[in-house]
Amino acid sequence: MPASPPTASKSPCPQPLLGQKLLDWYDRHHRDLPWRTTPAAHAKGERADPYRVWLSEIMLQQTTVEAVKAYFRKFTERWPTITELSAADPDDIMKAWAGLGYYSRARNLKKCADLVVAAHQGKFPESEAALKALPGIGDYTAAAIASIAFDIPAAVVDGNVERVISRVFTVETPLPAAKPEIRELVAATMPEARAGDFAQAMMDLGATICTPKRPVCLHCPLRDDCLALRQTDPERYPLKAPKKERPSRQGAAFVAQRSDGAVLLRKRPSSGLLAEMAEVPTTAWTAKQDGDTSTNSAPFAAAWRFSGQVKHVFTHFELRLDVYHASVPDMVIQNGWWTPITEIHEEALPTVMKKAIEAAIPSATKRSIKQA
DNA sequence: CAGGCGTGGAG
DNA sequence: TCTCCAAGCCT
Repeated sequence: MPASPPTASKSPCPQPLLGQKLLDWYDRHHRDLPWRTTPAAHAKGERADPYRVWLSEIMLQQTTVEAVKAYFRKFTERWPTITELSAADPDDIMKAWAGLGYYSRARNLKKCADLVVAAHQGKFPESEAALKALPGIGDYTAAAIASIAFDIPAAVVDGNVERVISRVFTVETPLPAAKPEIRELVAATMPEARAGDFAQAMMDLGATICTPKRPVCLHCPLRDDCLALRQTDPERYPLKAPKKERPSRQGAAFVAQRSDGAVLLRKRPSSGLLAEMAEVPTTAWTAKQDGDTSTNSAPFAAAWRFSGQVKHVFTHFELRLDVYHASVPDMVIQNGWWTPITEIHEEALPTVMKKAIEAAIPSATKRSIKQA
């Protein structure tokens, strides 16, 4: 009699059994999230609203579930359908997105909504390829919408899936080079039915059990199949290419305040960092270049007084801003506008700018103080 | 295809 | 304080 099946060899043909185990786990342990419909509802033939799936997936790109929840509620209450979103003022969309980061997502959101309304009669196209052709929708998001909204079998690969798969199959190739290999393994693991539930099950498993640090392998539905666990060190996976160090930049920000308290703002250029967002005047710092930290580059001469220093970390560099404040007379400003201090929180201000204003005018950006 | 592109929370 | 990172996309 031949010996039992080969042990820890890396199977070139993963068992679809894994997929079923994962679905069984998902039926009992899925997270309830505002943009989701339940497995039970799917079993009755109900699907999630593609608009809500799309909106949530865009917001969730490189962003935590907790951070997204409030924004998702705000957007769906204000713009319940893609038609209404398409009809919105782009500046209102930027204001509503302010604080969530990666602002090209918000600009593409509007472009995508316009395209779906104009070219697709307000309905999202029901294929991966057609979805991927839309602005802001890449490999991951196209597969996610296709599977979750339309139940199309698509290999959904995000950071969670990369982690789960690389552990279960001990993928030794470092990311991002391992992506194609991981995609193949996902495709081979996918069950034939319940594409959307499977995708969300993989992501839930990665988010709650197969976490980056201290995974809870004892509760994992795949613990008997996981090669990394068998090797005793799941945290070793996924292997990643070494990261580069983050450079440091500096500049100055100028908070000008009129006698009635209004603050001078202007709009950033339409491309590059924080494109089309609002800002207080600053020196010309960029991701690659420092700006002046003195008052030499102030927007106009005034009694600028140093308010303090603000530190902010972007993905690819960190910024230290010297913040100056001045009380100034009424004046007309080109390329800018005055915003009452009580309405400052409604502007499309990125977090770094809120920090700068806060340094110059304590409590200015705190919504709760405004009626005082 | 490597680099540009935000933010806030966890450890 | 510092490091890592969370459901990536675009050029």
